[in-house]
Amino acid sequence: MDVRVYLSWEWTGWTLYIPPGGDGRLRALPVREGMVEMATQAGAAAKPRAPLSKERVLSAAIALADEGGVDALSMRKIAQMLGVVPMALYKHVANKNELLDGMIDAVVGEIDPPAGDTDWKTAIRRRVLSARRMLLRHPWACEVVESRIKARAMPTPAVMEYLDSMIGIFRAGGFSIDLVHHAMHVMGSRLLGFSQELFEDTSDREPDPDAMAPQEMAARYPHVTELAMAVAHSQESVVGSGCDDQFEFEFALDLTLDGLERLRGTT
Amino acid sequence: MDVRVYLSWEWTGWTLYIPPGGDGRLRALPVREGMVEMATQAGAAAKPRAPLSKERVLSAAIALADEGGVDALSMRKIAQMLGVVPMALYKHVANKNELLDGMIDAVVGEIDPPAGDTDWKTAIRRRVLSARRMLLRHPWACEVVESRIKARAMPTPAVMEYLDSMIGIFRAGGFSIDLVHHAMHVMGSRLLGFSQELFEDTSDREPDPDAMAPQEMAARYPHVTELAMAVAHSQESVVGSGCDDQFEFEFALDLTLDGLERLRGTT
DNA sequence: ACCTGAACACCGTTCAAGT
DNA sequence: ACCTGAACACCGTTCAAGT
Repeated sequence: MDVRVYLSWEWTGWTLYIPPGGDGRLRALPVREGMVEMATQAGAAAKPRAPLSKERVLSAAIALADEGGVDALSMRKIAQMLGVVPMALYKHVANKNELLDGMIDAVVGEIDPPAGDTDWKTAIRRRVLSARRMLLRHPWACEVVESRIKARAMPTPAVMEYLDSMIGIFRAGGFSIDLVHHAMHVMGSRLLGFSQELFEDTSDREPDPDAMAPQEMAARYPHVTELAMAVAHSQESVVGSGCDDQFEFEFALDLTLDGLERLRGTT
Repeated sequence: MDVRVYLSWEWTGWTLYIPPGGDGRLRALPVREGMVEMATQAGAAAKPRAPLSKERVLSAAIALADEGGVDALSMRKIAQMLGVVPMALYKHVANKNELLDGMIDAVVGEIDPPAGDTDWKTAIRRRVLSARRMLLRHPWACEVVESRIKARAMPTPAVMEYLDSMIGIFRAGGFSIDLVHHAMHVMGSRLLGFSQELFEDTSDREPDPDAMAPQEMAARYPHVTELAMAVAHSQESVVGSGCDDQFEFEFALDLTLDGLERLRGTT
């Protein structure tokens, strides 16, 4: 059998053909939706695939990163998740960096819009805490944003919009343009809810077989040990152990905002 | 020629042999220093190779990262730099993570020791500014430390020592253990000189062909534009453009230290 | 006992060929 | 015009074989 039927997509939206060395079945290639196999015998149903789009690619990527972190994210795995060949993704994102930028844009877009009817301090505080809630949903976002900044990439539109409205809140609150500039530097990535820890909580981890013995720990790092014991003790009444990240974040945020308020008064 | 001479390393420190299909030259394998080729004819000098060590591996890795960033760092490139096969590195570091930890340890060790004869605020301030100078020499250190924290790795000994002495300075300055705990969270990775920017200076970059037109920029992001113009203007008298990173870092550091000092007074 | 080449299981991306 | 398989140039690491 050597029949081939080509119909131009411009007229029909489909290309129909019978592959040369195949099983002789008629296949149809819709213009926008990838290949669909159609049975030539009557009654056999077509099994169409959801069309790929930038949104589908991004949400698959975000789901993958939410689950396994940014290390588990690869073009090949995203493609596999979508039941598609890796190269198909490159129709919708130019490369992996553009994919990362798209992911950042999507999650920064989840941050609540600014509340219009409060003072600057409350407005900033609420917004930053909303950003932090977003970041807890998407723990990978922190390092992705940082890596993109380090690569000296232009901030994505959603980040630009976020920063613009934050600057606007400071300005409306009576901050001089110079002080707003300093304020943005002081708040830094905390604006996006980053908590910038130097320690991670280790209490929920498997006991490390070659970890240091407690008495050696106390001898080498007496002040760290004192602090760790105090934190552990103060948390004994509360459920779990380790310190309250949310409290520490708000403590640092408020210390910063209070400092800025004081500066505004004297400038 | 089918002569092979094997001498046990336990007695001589060397293994001598003539490879079967080779040029017939006698070779010597020293126990600790890798293979050295020795000429059999008199007068020809041996050409020994500097023995590999953890220090040599680490300094090659640091040099590579200083030059091309952490993305340019790979086990294979380090090996190439040292004139060695990649697998030879695994004698001195168990894997890449241990290599990264070793690199962190080495550069954190470059931070000046604490000054003993000043008040807590000056001592912390000097030390943090020394950490920042280290970080400017090794810009990759920031992201490597962060990635290791995110991987929930135990801080390396040099980092532990650094944190311990910082806590000690606060304690000696009259801070309660609880307030020290909060202070460490407030200062976060700024303790290591991280500046935590959300913007990178873009003034020295090639003009992006598909960048936004200035008027569109001003329309979409009015507050960002106002701030950018103000910064550019205030810097016109000074050499170069963009803002003074060092000033902004110290501004944020001092605002934080002042806030902590005030809290110490009332707690 | 030490060292190392080849191999394995990945990765992002290019490119020519298929339809 | 769209899609895709094979290939390229990497990567960290395992492992059996060489000496």
